[in-house]
Amino acid sequence: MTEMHKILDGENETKINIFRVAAKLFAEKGYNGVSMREISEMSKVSKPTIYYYFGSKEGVFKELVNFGLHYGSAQAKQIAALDIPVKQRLVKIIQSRFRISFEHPDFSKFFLMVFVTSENLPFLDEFKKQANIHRQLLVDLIQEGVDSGEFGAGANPQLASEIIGAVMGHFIGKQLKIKKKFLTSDLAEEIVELLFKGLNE
Amino acid sequence: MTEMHKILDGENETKINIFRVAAKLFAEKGYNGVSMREISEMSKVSKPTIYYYFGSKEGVFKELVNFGLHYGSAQAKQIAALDIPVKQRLVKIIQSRFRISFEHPDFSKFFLMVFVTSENLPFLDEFKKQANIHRQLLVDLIQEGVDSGEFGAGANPQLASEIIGAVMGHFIGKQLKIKKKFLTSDLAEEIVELLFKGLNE
DNA sequence: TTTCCTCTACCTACCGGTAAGTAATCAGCG
DNA sequence: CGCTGATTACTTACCGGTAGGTAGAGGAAA
Repeated sequence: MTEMHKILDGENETKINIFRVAAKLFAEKGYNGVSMREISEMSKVSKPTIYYYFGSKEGVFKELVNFGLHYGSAQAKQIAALDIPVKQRLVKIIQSRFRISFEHPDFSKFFLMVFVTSENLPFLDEFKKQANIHRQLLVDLIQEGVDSGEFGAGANPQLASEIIGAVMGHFIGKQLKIKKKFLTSDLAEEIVELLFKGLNE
Repeated sequence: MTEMHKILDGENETKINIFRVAAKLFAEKGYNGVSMREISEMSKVSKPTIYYYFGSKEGVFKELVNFGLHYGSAQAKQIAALDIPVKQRLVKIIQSRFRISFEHPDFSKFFLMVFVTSENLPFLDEFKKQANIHRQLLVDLIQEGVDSGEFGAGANPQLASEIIGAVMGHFIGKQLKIKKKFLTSDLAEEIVELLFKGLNE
């Protein structure tokens, strides 16, 4: 049983299957690009079965979002609390994200899509709030590095965290588009290294 | 007459209006989230008028993409050819992008959406090819900086250009979501400065 | 017998796209 | 100059098809 199944445990097998299929389809074609008929055909159940479990198309989508919110934030929080240099924690957080995107490409792709198009969907306010809380985690982490003297005093935590977030998102997005694996632990280190040292060195 | 109108010159006023409305709607809701009825109502023409000018929904979208490709690449190429330090050219390219996104938010939003969306539309292969050519411009620029000794020899041009591209996209996307202007020329400098010096300083 | 799950059959609203027609402009000819 | 036939720039009315969603029946398990 995968880690993901643990979270989804207690749920009906049919429901989990619909869940996975929907994640994949939404990730590929966006919310409006996917029809309930499509989901039902690919999960080999009838349309009303999906309505029985999720209530509506929006319901399927929201449940997927909540799952991702729950699944993704736990690990980052854990790493942020470790007693190692901030820089190493940053590397670990990025590595963790890279790993998740490799182990669950469909869900990751879905979630990245939600991130990127969140303004388009009118029912994602709760998601936006959660995403901001999660972003703040990075800001606090870098602030900690500045306060402790690990980073230069001139570093702007707000700006730096946005840059790290953007870069992380970019590489995960790139990985999810191609087949060949390039998102290694080493790359995570290289990225952090480059952001620390800058292009000058 | 704006710069944009110059490019669209020779085109009928009605067509330009449909063009603008479509850009805004597509940017807000994605390709599949917008209907031809919606475009026609907002541009105050009948639906067949849109078909008269663009042939199909896909036609509207593609023409928008081609316009953006043409409009966006010209300035970057010009800047890349200037006889000033690479770092300054990078700043200028980012500033130029910031300015475009400020002057034409609807078109920029549309274009960013096309770049970033995972609503992966089956008719955008040509666009992807063009986008890659454009990406290469940044790689070459940084390579030039490494060759001339302006950047450290250890800098990885491929990685660095991806990071710069990702960060640029992130900030433009952020600006387009909020009303208050924060995408200044100074911020462009600050970003490049941070990427050069790194968090260490 | 009730509860849970899943189905077939169907709804209304809207989709992208088109057929057919028309008002206005314009070029060329007598 | 006035007439004519073509062209441009649109319109109304409609098409077949598909969207999200539902009513209600059937079957299995308890």
